[in-house]
Amino acid sequence: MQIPPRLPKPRAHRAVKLETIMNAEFVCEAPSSVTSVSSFTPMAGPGCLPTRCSACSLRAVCMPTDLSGIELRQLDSVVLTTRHVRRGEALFRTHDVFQSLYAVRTGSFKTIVMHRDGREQVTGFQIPGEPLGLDGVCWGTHSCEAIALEDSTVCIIPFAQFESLCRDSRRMQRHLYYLMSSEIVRESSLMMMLGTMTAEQRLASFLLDLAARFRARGYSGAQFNLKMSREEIGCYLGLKLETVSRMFSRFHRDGLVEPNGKQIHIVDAQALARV
Amino acid sequence: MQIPPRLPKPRAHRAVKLETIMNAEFVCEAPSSVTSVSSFTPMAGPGCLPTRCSACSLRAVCMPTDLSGIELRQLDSVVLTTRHVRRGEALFRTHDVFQSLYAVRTGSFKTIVMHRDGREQVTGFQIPGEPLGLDGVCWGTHSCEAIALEDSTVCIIPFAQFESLCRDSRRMQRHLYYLMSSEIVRESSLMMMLGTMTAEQRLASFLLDLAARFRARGYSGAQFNLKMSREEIGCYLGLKLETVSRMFSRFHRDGLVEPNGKQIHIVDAQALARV
DNA sequence: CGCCGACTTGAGTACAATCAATACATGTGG
DNA sequence: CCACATGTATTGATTGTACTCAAGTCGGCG
Repeated sequence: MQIPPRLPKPRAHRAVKLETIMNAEFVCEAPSSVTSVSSFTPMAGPGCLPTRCSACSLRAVCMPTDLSGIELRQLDSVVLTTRHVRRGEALFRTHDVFQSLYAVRTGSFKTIVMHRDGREQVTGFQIPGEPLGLDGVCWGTHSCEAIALEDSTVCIIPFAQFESLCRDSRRMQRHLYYLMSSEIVRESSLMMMLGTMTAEQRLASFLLDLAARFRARGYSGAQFNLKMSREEIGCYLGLKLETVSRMFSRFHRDGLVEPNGKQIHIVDAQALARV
Repeated sequence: MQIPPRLPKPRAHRAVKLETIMNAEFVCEAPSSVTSVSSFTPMAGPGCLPTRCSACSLRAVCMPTDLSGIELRQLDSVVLTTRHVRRGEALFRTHDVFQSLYAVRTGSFKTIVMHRDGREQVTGFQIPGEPLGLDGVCWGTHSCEAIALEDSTVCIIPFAQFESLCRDSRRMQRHLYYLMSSEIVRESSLMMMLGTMTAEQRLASFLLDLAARFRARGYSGAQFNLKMSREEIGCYLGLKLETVSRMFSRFHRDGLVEPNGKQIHIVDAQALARV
């Protein structure tokens, strides 16, 4: 196992972990040998978070691409605010009243469902541009909770207003259908994974899925760092953390992946897909 | 193991298996000791299938309860046709063009997602009043296939027309959101099951879920017959059919359930929930 | 009656879980 | 700056659950 390259410590107002250095806020300072892709900011500079969708570089990821000027202005008038969520804190919890949908702007989240006896299942990891909160529409309260994996920002989309926007705009309407249906399809393929795959196959398809999502955002799918722990990956894949770790070691031994802790380099994606 | 009571054989145009006799089409002929609940018909007599939602006794299950007269008439003008699907046949297949949503009217279905290598995962079983096809909204083609577990009927809800109805009616709109979100929540809890539960717990929660759904339709949740095979249950629960069978035997031995093949009698629901 | 498919049951096996020890990274306080 | 504490990750040894393979039963049907 190689030691990840040491980075110059940026001047910051509080203690900065290596993990934080890897964040996109500092990506311009990072040496070119390390491509940080698991955190993003839609605009160039740190702290610069426009609340207008019309000016957001992530719009193509989370909204329809063919919106008219009118629709964009309407959208701007609905999505007025963002919210910061610190690492480990909840954006919403189970049984919280559902009021808004959210779109991840920077950072990342996990969503978990809890059983009364304490067992928990991670149902997804969300990266920038991905929606959160669609589960709440059903009962008016959330049926899962969303926890930030790192200091993160979300756009708040008040559902009542978004709903009436959708009544005016067929494209927005379609998009909301699309988002919900995508979530249904995503969960189906997860069920397939949990129901039919071996530990090795689960981890492989997890890594390939993440890689594809990063690539879709214009980042390398071959190199990224995970914001979630082995245990969280395990909870997602229906495995124990030791098993996840063993599978990483196996992939390393077989030359498919170079894992340096949370820093992942996919060496042979084809072979990973064949597992 | 008791033998299920023999029923008088109804005159029918083709060979009728015991299973078919248990169907609701003949429920009026069945002795009162057997309550058949896993098949339904919304109206009293066989063959009598009104195409109008306004006259359908299942409306309360699959549509909002507070529709106005106007909305009901609009709904009637959209949901004009039903379709019969024979046991084992597909209502739609993966990659079929998505045109309609469906609501199960009589009989039952399973939905499955297939992996290229042949592995398949059952993602759900649908009984009367339950929707089918919500997965298709996302890509315009279906991402799973729906197979009839017995001779069945569905109401066809052409999506384009339903969509425009939803634009006129806020209640219908909300209901479509509700249906999609419910599916998301349902799948989340399935993921929890697949990810964290033992074989015994999975079968227990499967039986209790079915029971609850039957009860919600006004039927006994304690006694019903399964239309799916042990293998199909296994595909749903992420288990092999032998394991499903063993768990049924264990429940029988422990006095929780009396399984007579496909005929299920839940003896101790509390204990089943504690498993 | 005999065949066939669905189901049950048993014996042996394999994969992932558990238990346990150690290594490593991160953050704290001396 | 280093020693130490804490949480995270890796690795090994052992166990247990569910899978595989196989035999046998049951019920339906030609």
